[in-house]
Amino acid sequence: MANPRSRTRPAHTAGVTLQQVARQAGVSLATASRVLHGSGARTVGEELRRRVEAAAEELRYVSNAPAQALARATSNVVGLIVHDVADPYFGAIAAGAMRAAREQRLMVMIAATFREPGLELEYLRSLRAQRARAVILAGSGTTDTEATERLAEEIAGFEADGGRVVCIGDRGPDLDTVAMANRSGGGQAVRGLWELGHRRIGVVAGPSELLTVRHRLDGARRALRGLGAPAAPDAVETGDFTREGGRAAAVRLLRARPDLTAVLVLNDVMAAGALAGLRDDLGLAVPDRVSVVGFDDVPFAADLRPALTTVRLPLEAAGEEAVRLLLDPSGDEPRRVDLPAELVLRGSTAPAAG
Amino acid sequence: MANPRSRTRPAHTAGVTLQQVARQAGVSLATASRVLHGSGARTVGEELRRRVEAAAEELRYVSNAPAQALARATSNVVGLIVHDVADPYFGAIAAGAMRAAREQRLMVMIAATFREPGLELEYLRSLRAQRARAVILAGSGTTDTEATERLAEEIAGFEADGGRVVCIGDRGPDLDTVAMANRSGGGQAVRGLWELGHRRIGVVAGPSELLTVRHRLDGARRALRGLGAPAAPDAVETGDFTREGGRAAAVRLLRARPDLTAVLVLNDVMAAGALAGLRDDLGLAVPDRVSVVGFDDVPFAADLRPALTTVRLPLEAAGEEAVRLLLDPSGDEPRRVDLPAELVLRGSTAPAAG
DNA sequence: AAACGCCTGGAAAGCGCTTTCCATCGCCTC
DNA sequence: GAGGCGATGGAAAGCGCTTTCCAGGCGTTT
Repeated sequence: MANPRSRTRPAHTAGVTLQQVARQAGVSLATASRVLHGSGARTVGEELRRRVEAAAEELRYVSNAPAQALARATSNVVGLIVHDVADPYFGAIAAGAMRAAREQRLMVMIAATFREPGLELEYLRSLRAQRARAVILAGSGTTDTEATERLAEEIAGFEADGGRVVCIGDRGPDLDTVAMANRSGGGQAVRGLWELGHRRIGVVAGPSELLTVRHRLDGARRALRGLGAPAAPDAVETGDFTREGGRAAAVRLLRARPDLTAVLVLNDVMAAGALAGLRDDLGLAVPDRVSVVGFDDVPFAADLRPALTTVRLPLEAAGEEAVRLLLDPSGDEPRRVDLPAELVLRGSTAPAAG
Repeated sequence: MANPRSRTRPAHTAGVTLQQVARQAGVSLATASRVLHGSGARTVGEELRRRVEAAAEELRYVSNAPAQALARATSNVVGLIVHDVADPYFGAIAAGAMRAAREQRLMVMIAATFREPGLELEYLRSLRAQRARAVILAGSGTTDTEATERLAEEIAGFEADGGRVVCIGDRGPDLDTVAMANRSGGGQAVRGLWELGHRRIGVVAGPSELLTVRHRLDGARRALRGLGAPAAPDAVETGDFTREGGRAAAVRLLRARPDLTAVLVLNDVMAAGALAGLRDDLGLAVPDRVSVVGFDDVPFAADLRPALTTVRLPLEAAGEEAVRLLLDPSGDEPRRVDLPAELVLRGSTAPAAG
């Protein structure tokens, strides 16, 4: 029964249709539709309802989502665009988003740009073609104004088509956004180090065109200035948003500025690399010789040795909030959710020597 | 121009259709379709082709994928079902799959079961409703025969509808599968420890109903027997496939069997927990007092301290191969790709004392 | 008892696209 | 110069579903 004759059978041979279910139940197509996918706006008599359900069960009917999407002009698919699924930062956001999606019975279509800027645009367009009901832009915005503009255009098009867009992290004032406290986090990290007695604090940053990096750095600098840090030239090194990028940048930083007693790394993955670089390449003890603070508090941060002091961001919550925002039938006002950052002290920081 | 009047505008107001493009270009719908989405089977004259393209550009036409899916009875969507996107194991697989998907211009719809067994079935069904062209089952199979059977039924249905299914890890002999060398890996880990002089080797395993766990454990046991390990009762503790699960199980194991000099943890995430448990809860030095070997070689394994000796699995490659298999127009023969495991020695293992 | 409204069920018009037929047309072959 | 053929464009029939109308059948209301 229901024997799959051949694995290569042409696709169009397949699939039980609602029409068949209706026929088998002896009712009209309309009635079958109302029973099986009805929005509750119309009731169907007990007897017919039973018959339709029995027929569907017997024929092993599976509804055809594309057809429904076409007829209804709306789908239950949401898109999620990230830089890299393997990065724990995005993994956590995705996990939150998917948990919320499940509650709302949404399917999520995920796209990874692998940090290629052009791909974000391309995927947004594909998602638009898929008639996704909404999309979440989880990656950071950039300072590249041309790219930003083209993206804004595509977003406008998407919304004109009836879709919704929410950004995780600021991208523009008229977009729904879930913002994490990057500035505040940068500030907290600096103040935490300051309280431990550190006065010469360096920063390992990610690519400077990323808004996220900008904001974190900005928060750190502002705090430094506010505290009246010695007016030395900024000690900032930039690297890729990867472990190796962090390692190389940290090594460069401490070679150039051996006087530093602490470094703030603007991303945990980079911080893992920094820890390795300081230890293995430079032979500098953490935290005795130099304290290290990371950013994000990804799951493995606590397992590094020394355990990483870091700025915790509610990543999963951000993913969940984003989905919530998508469904929320907003008026014309763009929505905004602000999520806090919190410094978590662990073993990679210690009072400044002396 | 293309002014999004209101963010809440009903969806059906929206969208430029092919029909409109055709009209604007002064050609028939058929011609427009052939120009814009043609499979190359038919050629369209230079002049008309130009006009259609210009019209599409001018009207900012975006094709409607659900409508195409309906008309063509096939889509460019593939499903990917994982246990947990935030787990680096699945993160790596997903990254590989998405990279391959991008090359093939496929969109991937991802579903996370959060390790709830029933959800796998449910999502497979949803993916079937979406008329996904194929799905990748990335999570481990289980020994629960009833669940397995119901899944097999759903898979058969999916294939009868013209879809393809690829499993990562064995699920059944008649399914396309990408298999990683779990047994061999378990064996290699044990032999590695043996060569270091360890004779009393314990195992921290994940949930025993998971096939992956079974295979890894099986490989380890077989190696142990082959090497003529002392016929003591097996020292195996089981825990959740999480950091905390690994921590608790490792603590239990070493409390019950303080004579062990080495433990193989069947998953890196659990191994991170085990390292913490041995150090913080039991005060046992790794690797001096007890050596630890993990499994998977997820990215952070090398950053743990001591760096984790582990069995490396080509996770990304598995994801890529899975997608490749999906597209490969197989005959009726189920395909199979075998991927090797390799023991990577790092700091968490040392020669047995004495 | 006539008129009204409500509740159910069905017919049928799409939703946006692909693809199969036809119809042309210019060109080549014998 | 008639018959054929390949290349090109269009008409129209769906793909599987939702939803708007309509048509009856009842129970109420005056």
